[in-house]
Amino acid sequence: MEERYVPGPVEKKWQEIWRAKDAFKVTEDAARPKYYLLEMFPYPSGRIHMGHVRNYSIGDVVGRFKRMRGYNVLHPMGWDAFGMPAENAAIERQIHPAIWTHDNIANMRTQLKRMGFCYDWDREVATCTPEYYRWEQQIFLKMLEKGLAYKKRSSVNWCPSCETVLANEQVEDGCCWRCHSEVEPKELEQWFFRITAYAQELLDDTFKMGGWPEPVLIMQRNWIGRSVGCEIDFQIEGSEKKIRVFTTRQDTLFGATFMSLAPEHPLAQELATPDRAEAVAEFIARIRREDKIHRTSDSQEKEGIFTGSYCLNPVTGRRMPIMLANFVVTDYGTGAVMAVPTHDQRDFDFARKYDLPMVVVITPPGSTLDPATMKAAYTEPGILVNSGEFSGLPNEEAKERIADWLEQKGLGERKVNFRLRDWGVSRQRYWGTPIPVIYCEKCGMVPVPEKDLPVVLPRDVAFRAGGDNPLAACHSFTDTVCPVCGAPARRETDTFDTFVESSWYFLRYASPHCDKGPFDQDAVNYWLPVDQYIGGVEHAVMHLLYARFYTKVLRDLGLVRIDEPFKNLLTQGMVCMESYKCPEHGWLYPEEVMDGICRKCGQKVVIGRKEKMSKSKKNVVDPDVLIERYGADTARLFCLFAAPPEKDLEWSERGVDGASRFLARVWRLVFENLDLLKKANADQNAVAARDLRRATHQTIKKVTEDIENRFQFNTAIAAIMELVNAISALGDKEACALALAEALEVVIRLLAPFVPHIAEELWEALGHEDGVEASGWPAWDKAMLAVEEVLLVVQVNGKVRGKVTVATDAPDDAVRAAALADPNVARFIEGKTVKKVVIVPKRLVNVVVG
RNA sequence: GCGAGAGUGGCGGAAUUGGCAGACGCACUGGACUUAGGAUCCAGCGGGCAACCGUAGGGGUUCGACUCCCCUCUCUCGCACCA
Repeated sequence: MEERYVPGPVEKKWQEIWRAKDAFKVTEDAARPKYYLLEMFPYPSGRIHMGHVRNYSIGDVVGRFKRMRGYNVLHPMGWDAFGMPAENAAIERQIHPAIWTHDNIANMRTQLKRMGFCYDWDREVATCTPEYYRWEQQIFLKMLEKGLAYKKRSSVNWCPSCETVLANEQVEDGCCWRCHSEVEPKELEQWFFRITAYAQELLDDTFKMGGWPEPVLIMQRNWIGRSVGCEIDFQIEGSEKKIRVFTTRQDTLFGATFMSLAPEHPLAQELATPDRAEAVAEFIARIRREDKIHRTSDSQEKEGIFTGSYCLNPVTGRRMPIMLANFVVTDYGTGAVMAVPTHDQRDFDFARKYDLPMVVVITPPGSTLDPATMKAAYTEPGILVNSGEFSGLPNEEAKERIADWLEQKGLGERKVNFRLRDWGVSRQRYWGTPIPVIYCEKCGMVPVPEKDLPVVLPRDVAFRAGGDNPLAACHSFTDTVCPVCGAPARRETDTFDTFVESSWYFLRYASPHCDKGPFDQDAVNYWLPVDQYIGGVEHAVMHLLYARFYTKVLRDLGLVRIDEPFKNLLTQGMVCMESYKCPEHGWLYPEEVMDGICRKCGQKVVIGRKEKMSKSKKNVVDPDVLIERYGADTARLFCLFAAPPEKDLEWSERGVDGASRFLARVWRLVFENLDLLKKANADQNAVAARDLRRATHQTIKKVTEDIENRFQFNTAIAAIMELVNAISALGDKEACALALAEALEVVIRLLAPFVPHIAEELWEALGHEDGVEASGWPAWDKAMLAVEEVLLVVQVNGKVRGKVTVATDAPDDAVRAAALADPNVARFIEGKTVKKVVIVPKRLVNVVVG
């Protein structure tokens, strides 16, 4: 084994030892500081991909590092096991989703174990098991009781291909986030979670979450979208009815010259005068049909129709034509907008198109505006004009004054609106958590009593392509009795959005086998919050917002004591790779391309930009192949070294070779010097030994700080490589064998979190019995860092002209004299006056001459 | 359109507080060893003969700028008629 580094047997050996020792099993221990480390759990698609390898390698460094530093580290793994692909597999391949899922889990578990990650596998959780989802059902019942879960009929995002509802967060460019079919509107009775009740707190807390990346917090804030303004009533002419609008620009009220309603507004049809009724009905029908897909695309032309009716501006008395407009959305604010074309670009475009009146009510300071010549709405701050008693006020001040005035007169009131909508959680799918309610003809909707949980997903259902939810056709499931009156009743057949499972799994890991509730209080109180969460930035809004919401709900239910689930968040970048496309053969695997030419037809291939690995573009690397060829340690090292964690990682076969070569080099370095190391007892060459020891301790410091403070694994590894280079470069190794032994042991210990298998093997080869992890994290000796002399850069007018070595504690005068005495420096200052000499201690001297 | 981030050798990336730009690795070049090399070792490696010039481009602050400020360009991501 010694001659050559062969990773396979080494890795197998240590994985077996870890398994036999239960090396990563943890329990609560009040005596030690706890550290809860979590990586986002995978969907069991069948095979792990490079994104997983990267995500979990990053996590594993942190986990092993913290363990070596003495923390009690909870590092669990599990499966986000409900979801569509399982059901599709059932339809396409006649495999039951449960079997498909469990097979995939078994396969992926083996793959993860082959990577040597330090998980406590005893805590493994799969969300598709009744042991897991029964508690999800229980939490739901509590939410229902509190009014945090409710049912309402609403227009939902319907994916015709997946035949299910999508949350707003799951619609991308008007298309399904999974299958990319165009999403359609559909009216359905749906379950919702009242996340809006927590909008303010979810927003406020983003300002306290210092351990999260700012871009993620900003995305969440934008998604929550708080805006402050007023609701104002507009009297409809010739009617008792009023139209209520929401505006953030009440300062422009005097400039409101028409009204825009969403086509779905309840009064839309009613307001149409008889002569226009038909045209209005047609317009409403047409816009409704288009709905979200087209209406929200940026190219969409503003379009509207006059209803024939008018309302009155409450402050000016002006008759305002009431229009229906395609750009007004129904589910934000009141679905009605007061239009101020001079100070809102949408209203401006609309008014120009339909020749509607414009009045300027805000002017730029020291200037005027003319509606006839304006090219665009003026939306900057300015001074109010044509605004009665408010004319002359700066508009920000006018916002407050007009709001006060409206409230006094009873014409309107201040109002805060959020862009965030309630979370639609109903899915018309089989492979998900059944929603535990029952419908009775007499009693209506009845929650399943807690004692009857779990509502188990039935096994025997029929899957067919294009069919409805198979659950709905499964009578053994749907047919039940009412828990209240005992009459025949029907079960809810909707299941939960899979994001519900991932909204609380991090709590379940604290006590994964707890059968008294979703989790054991003491365990949760000990482990939570998660100290470090690691995952892809694609979850910046959906999962991370839902999990925050759930935590707050559970807190208010008295089940947890924390306000926020994840103290620190690291969002790692994608793994990407070039893609190749042949004009004739489409996407090609890299091996099908030679020198930019398609091997099949000899045509030139188009080399795609580096993008996320995907099967469809054939730019994928199978982790199994990587492990087989190079070993898990090399795979880990490559992922950690090639880029900092939050950046995209570009796949490079050469880079993997480099990582592999480095490990082989360390291996050789240890075995070549084994005899020397074992008998080392004194250093003859004090200077060389001292230099090596300094480098060793500097490296410990650098690597520790890079991991602990910055998560900069790439530079930490680079520092270890430098130390290895320094060791290799040693002339007479025998003359400083003690220092060499120290340096090599440090290299191995510093490498342990990154490449644990080879580190253990080398540590053992050096004669240690307890394992490298048990040796703890090395500490650096401050005294070893001290230097007697420093090399100073000497600049003349900011340009490097020389270098001088001075004593570390040399006074400024001596430094200055030494700098000026340098022959090359002297040449550049000859014949000039030295105006100033800037001395930066231990770094440089800058001589300013004129 | 709005919001955020980024732009450094042939490539991935360093430069932590404004202080030697290019650490570390890859690729490449030359050499050694060798039956052989996709192994290993040694040397070189931003541009330029040089003075010098170089961190997307232009200005500024400073003794000194990849780093701070202003403008412009390009790219990536998020939101996208939210009134």
